[in-house]
Amino acid sequence: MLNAKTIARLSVYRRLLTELRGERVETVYSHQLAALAGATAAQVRRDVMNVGYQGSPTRGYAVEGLLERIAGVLDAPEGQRAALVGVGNLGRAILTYFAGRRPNLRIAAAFDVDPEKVSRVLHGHRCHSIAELEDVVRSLGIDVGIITVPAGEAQRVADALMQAGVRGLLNFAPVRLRVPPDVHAENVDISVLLEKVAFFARHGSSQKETTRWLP
Amino acid sequence: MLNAKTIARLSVYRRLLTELRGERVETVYSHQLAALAGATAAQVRRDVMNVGYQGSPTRGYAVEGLLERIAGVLDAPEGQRAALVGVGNLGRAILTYFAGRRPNLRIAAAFDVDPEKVSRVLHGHRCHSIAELEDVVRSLGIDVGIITVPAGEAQRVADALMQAGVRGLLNFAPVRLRVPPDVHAENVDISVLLEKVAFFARHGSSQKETTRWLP
DNA sequence: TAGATTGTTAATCGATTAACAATC
DNA sequence: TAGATTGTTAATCGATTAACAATC
Repeated sequence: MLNAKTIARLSVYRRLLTELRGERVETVYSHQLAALAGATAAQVRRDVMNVGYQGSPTRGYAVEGLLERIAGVLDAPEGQRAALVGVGNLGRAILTYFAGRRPNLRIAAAFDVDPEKVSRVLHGHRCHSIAELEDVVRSLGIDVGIITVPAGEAQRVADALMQAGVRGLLNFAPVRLRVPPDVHAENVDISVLLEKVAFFARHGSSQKETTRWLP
Repeated sequence: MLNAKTIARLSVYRRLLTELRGERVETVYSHQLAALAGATAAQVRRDVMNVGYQGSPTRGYAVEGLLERIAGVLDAPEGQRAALVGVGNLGRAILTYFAGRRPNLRIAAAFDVDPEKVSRVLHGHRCHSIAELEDVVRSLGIDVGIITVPAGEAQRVADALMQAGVRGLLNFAPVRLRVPPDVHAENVDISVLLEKVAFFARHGSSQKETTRWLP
């Protein structure tokens, strides 16, 4: 079953397999991939099964074939576009990070309220005014939104994005977004994460927490 | 039991309770806090029980009292210090975000390899050279590290931090850190998160994923 | 008192882990 | 063949959910 954890692992496998391909590695065993991804061999086997790929008991999995199969699951055939709202420090960091990285899923538009930023070109994309959000998002067929605005603006931005047809939100503002059941909201709260790390730094980490890559 | 999920929820409760206190709200019911935090009432009740606080069947929980109790669990009495390594776009964003926010857990030092940045003051803190890392981290008693360096450097930076006594790592580099069992590593992989959101934007999100605030 | 909420236990659910026959 | 790995089912584990007596 392709639940959120499985999808996250597939994304990690893809990056690892791409590296292996770069090193001219042609096949990989479940336990090798598991060690690299911080998963278990059984998880890798089940994940591979879930994407409908098959390995060989003697050779394991073909790197190229598995890569293609994972891409077939993760990627939209016609490509997918994201919008980033809030070109502050974090917004710029994310724009830079994704610049020219994955042609199949790219940040196609950036928005900000600051008149200083609007109409300037940032990391290869013009920064639009929030007022243009619905028009631009609709005309580019964007269905993913990245929210890097202050907490007080996040729900309004989310509403505007959903109004324009966005069905997936990656939210870095420390608020709980209210979204309808057909919209996926992924919340990343950096201060919560830091407090968690600080707590376990003091109290000792369970073996489990330290040996896993994915939550 | 105070596992990672519970700690994350406590951190969210604390922010919400602080807001409520600012609005002069004195008591709160489990279902109210649950709705704000995106948890269930039963989770809130169990979490409160786990931090050793008690409510009243008629008045619910006292905001001030519960806040104090949560702080008693999350905060180190003598305060706690973090180091940030890698003052790129993301590093600067995080420095700005935490500047003067929580005196009990603050970023006390920043490090970078770039001679341009070293010795300059960034967001109130001098940026040190990586060469000084062990000395500075030890002398300031830092036990939390935030890693915002490129993937290729992350393990080396993690090793240096652990060597200097750090026991908790918040890692934004897309690599799996190898850490001993007594070190807590929390990994945030922004491209994995974006691919996850993009996938569910196309395939429809399960009710579960959309109604929960914490993973 | 009546009624909603708390504290806490039992039932459910889902994911992880273990196990093993089938396979190359 | 011998042996390690795959595909897949059963057992385990842990967390969430449901339930309800105790409480104010």
